Amino acid sequence: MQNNFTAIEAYFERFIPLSDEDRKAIRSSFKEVRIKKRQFVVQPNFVAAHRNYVVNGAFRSYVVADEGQEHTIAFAIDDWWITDYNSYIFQKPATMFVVALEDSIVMQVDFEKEKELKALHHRFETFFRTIAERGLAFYQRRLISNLTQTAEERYNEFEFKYPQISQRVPQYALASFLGMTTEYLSKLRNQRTRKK
Amino acid sequence: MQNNFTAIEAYFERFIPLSDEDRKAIRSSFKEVRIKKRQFVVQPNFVAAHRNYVVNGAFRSYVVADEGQEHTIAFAIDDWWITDYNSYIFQKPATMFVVALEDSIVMQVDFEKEKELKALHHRFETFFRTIAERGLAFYQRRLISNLTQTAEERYNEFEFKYPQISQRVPQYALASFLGMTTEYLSKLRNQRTRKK
DNA sequence: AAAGGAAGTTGAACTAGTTCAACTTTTGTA
DNA sequence: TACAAAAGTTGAACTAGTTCAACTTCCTTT
Repeated sequence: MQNNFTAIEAYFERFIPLSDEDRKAIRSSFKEVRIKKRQFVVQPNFVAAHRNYVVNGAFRSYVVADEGQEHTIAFAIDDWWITDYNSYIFQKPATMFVVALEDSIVMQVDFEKEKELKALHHRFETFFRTIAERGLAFYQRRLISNLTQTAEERYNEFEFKYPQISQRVPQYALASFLGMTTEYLSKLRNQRTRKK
Repeated sequence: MQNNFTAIEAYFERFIPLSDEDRKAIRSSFKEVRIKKRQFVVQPNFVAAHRNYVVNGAFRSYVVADEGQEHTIAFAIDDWWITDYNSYIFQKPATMFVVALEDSIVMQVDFEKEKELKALHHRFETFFRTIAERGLAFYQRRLISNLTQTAEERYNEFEFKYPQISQRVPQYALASFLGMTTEYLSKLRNQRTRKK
């Protein structure tokens, strides 16, 4: 309702000013959807239909490797975006699952509506350019920490940077996000609490 | 000269149409620069001044970890872009080196000129949005292969996808791009040639 | 054309992180 | 409120990939 559009409009306003007309365009492009825990918003082999802004709740995206292990690619909690970008941007079948970890409220825009927004006004193009650039920088940093750090360092960094997320997501999801097994993360955690 | 602007204009035209006026804007925003082998275009602690389009030649970007090991983040050969995006986009000090692996010709745009281009015309904003989105999708795929594959699988995939690059870059750079030691890559290579 | 350094190779010893298996705790649902 | 399933823990055996060291080959520079 009103409230949830306020949240996404505030998000847009971090990067671009919004006229009344712009707000109207946003309200007609995005729709509010309630997603139950364990419900999927993206599934492999289907084109990712939406870009999802999480008003509140929590999601994770993951891929399933040949031998069946899950690898978490991203988390998204309040005020973050999530989708399978490779699928959404190119409108090709997804390779990821995106699932709700809690009952959540998201604002969804689909590819066509987004395209219309971008075409409608230079400012909207600027907005999507900005979030894409920030996403790119984010993934580049993430790759660096995967290449340069040990499992323990990655865990410590994550705890330090995202304490809210660390509390809120299941441990198996966090382990696979950090590129280690659940068993190993469990050992790291318990080593550490003992040291204190 | 003429030729090198033709290359970058052709690149723009993959994504947006260009008017004569647009071409003029590109010509006044980008400058052609010759970079000698081993010369740096980005260095840690300095803000990455440019986004570089490689007309011909080869570059790599890398970070140096605490213990001094180098980790290659990206390669760029003919018709690719390279910079430290986190530094360039946010105009913050770089953490990466970007160095020429061969004598190269690049077209450089700086942050302010790029900003003017984006402001000048909706189409330019669309262009930069498009390449940022593609970069994002690219890094997301790269992260997936780092999380899900073994060293050997990453090597095989790289050889298959980028045979030109594999031939052209030194082995220590490739090894660190793929997240393994030079020694291990050497062993993988020689195991394989023996099998044939 | 020679020399010195950088890049690549090989093998042996090692280790960070995995796998497997058995167990305990927590969570969801009837 | 109870019980089955999912999540997390712990230890022991293992392995993919690293480290170290000694050697060879290939480039640069003079």
